[in-house]
Amino acid sequence: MGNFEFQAVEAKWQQYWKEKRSFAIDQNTSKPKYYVLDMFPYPSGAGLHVGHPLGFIATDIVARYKKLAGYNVLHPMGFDAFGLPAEQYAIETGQHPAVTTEANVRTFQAQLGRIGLAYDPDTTNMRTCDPDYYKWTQWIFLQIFHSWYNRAAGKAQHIDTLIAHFEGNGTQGLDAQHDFEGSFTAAEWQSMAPKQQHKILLHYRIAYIAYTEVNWCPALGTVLANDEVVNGVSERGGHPVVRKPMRQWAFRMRAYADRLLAGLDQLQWSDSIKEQQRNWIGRSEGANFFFQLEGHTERIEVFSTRPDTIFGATFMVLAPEHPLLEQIVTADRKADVLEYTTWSKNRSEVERQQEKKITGRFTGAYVAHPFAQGRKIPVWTADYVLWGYGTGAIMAVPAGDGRDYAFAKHFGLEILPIIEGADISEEAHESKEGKLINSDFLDGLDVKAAVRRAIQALQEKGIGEGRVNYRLRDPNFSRQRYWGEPFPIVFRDGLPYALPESELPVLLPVVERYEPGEEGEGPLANVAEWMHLPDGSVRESNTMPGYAGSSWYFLRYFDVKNAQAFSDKDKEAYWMDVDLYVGGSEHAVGHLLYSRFWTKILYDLGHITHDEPFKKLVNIGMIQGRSSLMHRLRGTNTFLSAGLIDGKDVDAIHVDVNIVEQDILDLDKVRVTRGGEYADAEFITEDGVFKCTYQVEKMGKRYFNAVNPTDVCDRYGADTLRLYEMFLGPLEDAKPWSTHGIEGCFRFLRKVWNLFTNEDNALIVTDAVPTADELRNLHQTIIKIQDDIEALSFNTSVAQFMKFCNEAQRLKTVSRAALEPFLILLSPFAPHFCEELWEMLGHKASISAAAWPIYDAQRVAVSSIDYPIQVNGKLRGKITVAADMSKEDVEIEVMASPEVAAILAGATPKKVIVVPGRIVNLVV
RNA sequence: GCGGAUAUGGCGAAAUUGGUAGACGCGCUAGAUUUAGGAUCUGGUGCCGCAAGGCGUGGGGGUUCGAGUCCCUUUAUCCGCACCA
Repeated sequence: MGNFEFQAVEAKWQQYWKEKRSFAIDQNTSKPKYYVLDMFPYPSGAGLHVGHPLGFIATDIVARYKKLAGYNVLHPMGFDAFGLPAEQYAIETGQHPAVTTEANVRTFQAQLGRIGLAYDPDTTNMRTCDPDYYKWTQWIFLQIFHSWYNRAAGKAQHIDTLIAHFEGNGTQGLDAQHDFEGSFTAAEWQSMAPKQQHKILLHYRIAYIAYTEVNWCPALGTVLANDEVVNGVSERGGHPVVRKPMRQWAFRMRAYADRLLAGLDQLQWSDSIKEQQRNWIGRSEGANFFFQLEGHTERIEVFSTRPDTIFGATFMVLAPEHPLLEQIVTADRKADVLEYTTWSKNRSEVERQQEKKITGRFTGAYVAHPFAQGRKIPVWTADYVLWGYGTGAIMAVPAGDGRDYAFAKHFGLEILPIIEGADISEEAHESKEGKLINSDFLDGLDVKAAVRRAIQALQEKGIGEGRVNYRLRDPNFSRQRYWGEPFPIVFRDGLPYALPESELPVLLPVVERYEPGEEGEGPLANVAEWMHLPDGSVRESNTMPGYAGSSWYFLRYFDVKNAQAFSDKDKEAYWMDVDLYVGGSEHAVGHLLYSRFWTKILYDLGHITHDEPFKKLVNIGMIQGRSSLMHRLRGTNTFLSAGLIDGKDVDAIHVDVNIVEQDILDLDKVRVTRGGEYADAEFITEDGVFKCTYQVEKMGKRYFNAVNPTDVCDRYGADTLRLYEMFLGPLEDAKPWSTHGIEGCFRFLRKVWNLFTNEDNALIVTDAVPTADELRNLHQTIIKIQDDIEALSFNTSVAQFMKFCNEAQRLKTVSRAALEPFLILLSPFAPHFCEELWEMLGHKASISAAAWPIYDAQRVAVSSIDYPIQVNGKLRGKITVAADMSKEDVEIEVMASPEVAAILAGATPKKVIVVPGRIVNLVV
């Protein structure tokens, strides 16, 4: 029996690929391109565990396959290197984040290197924290700063076009995304001081400064984006988050809401991710309209998706932050309402989430119903109405909305039925079915028609119009942290100015300490010599958030060394968009939405030619850890094997899975782990061994269940690891890591080896002409593997390889013509192994330069085959047909077997159903 | 509450999209061989049954000659969003 020395072979070929630059991209654009990308990793201190490579291996297989199939393939891998954990670590240890990040990157590279991933070598050193890289992150920020969103044109444009508009027309005829209140003429604009003009422009720039209530996390000393806050606590660390007004950079992403929504339809993404983005954008159609306050000149503007229910409105609710409150509240209620609004504003997100009790106050004010003469509607304030959505005020229709209903019940307010036959004695009727009643001119209409009619009536009366609202908020783009990109911005007289592009990159200064500055400012605020420029201007002390560098990195990979631009436009036109993007679903709304947003801006501004970055997206399921638990008798230092704990009072303790095999704990090793914590413990065994129980949970350091891919490579080799990770199950499913079955993949490789070689590792392959059966085996495999890779169904590919191998063994295949193409098919999955055999077969060039075998359907066809015969759908035996039923127009004679004949009993079948290549069914 | 998904042997999972359910692997099992080991090879392995045969894709109903696949209904689990008017 031959032997495959995987350790030596793998090292050999990894070295070979590196030296020959086998997977460097080819800028020859005459070939069709294929861009396959992984979400680049954040190099954490824990290193990779076996869950990480899942997606990397999948893209590697696709990349190698596409190369064999004749594509010009780009398969890069850089690092998302700015971020919070490195900075937290720096605060704790004083080590500079650049140092730890560099060390972590090297660990990752070593681990990835072992797996034999075919990356373009120039990209593997790309890091978002490298000045050559973040120079362009800053540059892109400047482009965004220098632009405004022209709604009339439906795109972002350079700020100069806005200035031109102001010079010619003032604010007249402008349809822009902005937060400027007021208007001016061209003459007024021209007479303004530059500073005043600059100030106004700030209200139009897509990157703008806002003093907004933000998610402030005192423990982390920073502000977090909405998607970094989970259930009122920080996603990282789980610290409480409160609301605090702060000077922040933000983007007018809301301008892109419709395009971000519409763009989804063109993308081959999973329904779940598309749906998550749709929900996040939260488009809803309805109407904005006004209610006239009694005894005031002001009106209350509300947004409603159900303007048809206007006759069911029995009270109004303003958000506690609503500015009108102060004016309208009656004297006798003033103190009460003020107390309420103060209380509610100070409530943290956590409190709001946790105790959803119904609270609110009556303001004493009333509005007039616009259509029902003489109807007065009381105005309340309550915190179930959010200031940040719609107009911050609603008309409450308890009959049609559950929250309004609960509020009305709680405070004893009127509930007016408006849908015919709806039972509203217990709950609101929220369905959009039914006909309107008690609604004047809407009576008898169904909901859809009534909505249209109501909007029409509001418009005719001049008090409202149809309106689309979005849940999407403008994302915050500031962090009060050190380890991120500095802004290319300085302040003069309190106003922000862009630095010229010639001054990029704005380098991150080296600091000694990482504690926040005063008032929650970032650590950079403490670096006086950096903050203050000779001309008296002051730098921005914030840095950019983690998603800055990752929002455009896919545009850099095909031109990583470009010092003139973030990437060459011709190269971009050729390589973009990403044909296949693979990564975890945790980025469903964060990274994936920001990347789309940046791409659209760069597209609008003419810097790139694609306005969607990722054509096809596949979400890999998380590989979960299989934690091992040992059980300690409570209050003692005695541990019991799993079979002995029944009925005992025990504590389950995580134990490192690396010293447990098949749930059996290695007692010698456990005594020396964790600094000898268990050195003196007593372990009670059963049947001579100590058994652990297990549970499935997230893989990570803290559960002692992380498995290092390098350890697996040491033991089984990279090719086995690759095959096994793919064999584990569908890519997109979450699955626990278990090594049950890895032996099977290992054995499979050895079996393949033995197809080619004898006991002395000598080739036994001959030039014999392959038989029809051997060719059928091969061609069935070609088509299956091809289809599987296109569908990313790698688990079934591995199964097919094994099947081929079993069949070849059975057929005693030794023919080179049958075995060599198989090796090419296998090579994307087990590249080192296949390279080695390929070389042994006498090939001079790498197998990665071979051509994918061509499938020949003729080889799979058969001349005679048994078909099952069914009567009324029940299997009743077999018939042999001496013709290929997979072809059309084949006359077949059905020879009824005795049992079939007995069932038919002389009757002629009413119908004979022949499914080509499948089955014959007689219907009697 | 809303949205997305999933449910198939002892286990991980297949099923050409309506056509012989359980490919492939693990495990188990019988045998062969061996320098007797957790190695290798061969056969068996959905369940019940000695067998013929029957039953089987979370539960219930339906369409069809034929349903894991389509429709209705119900249950369970996972994920995402969550006072969004």
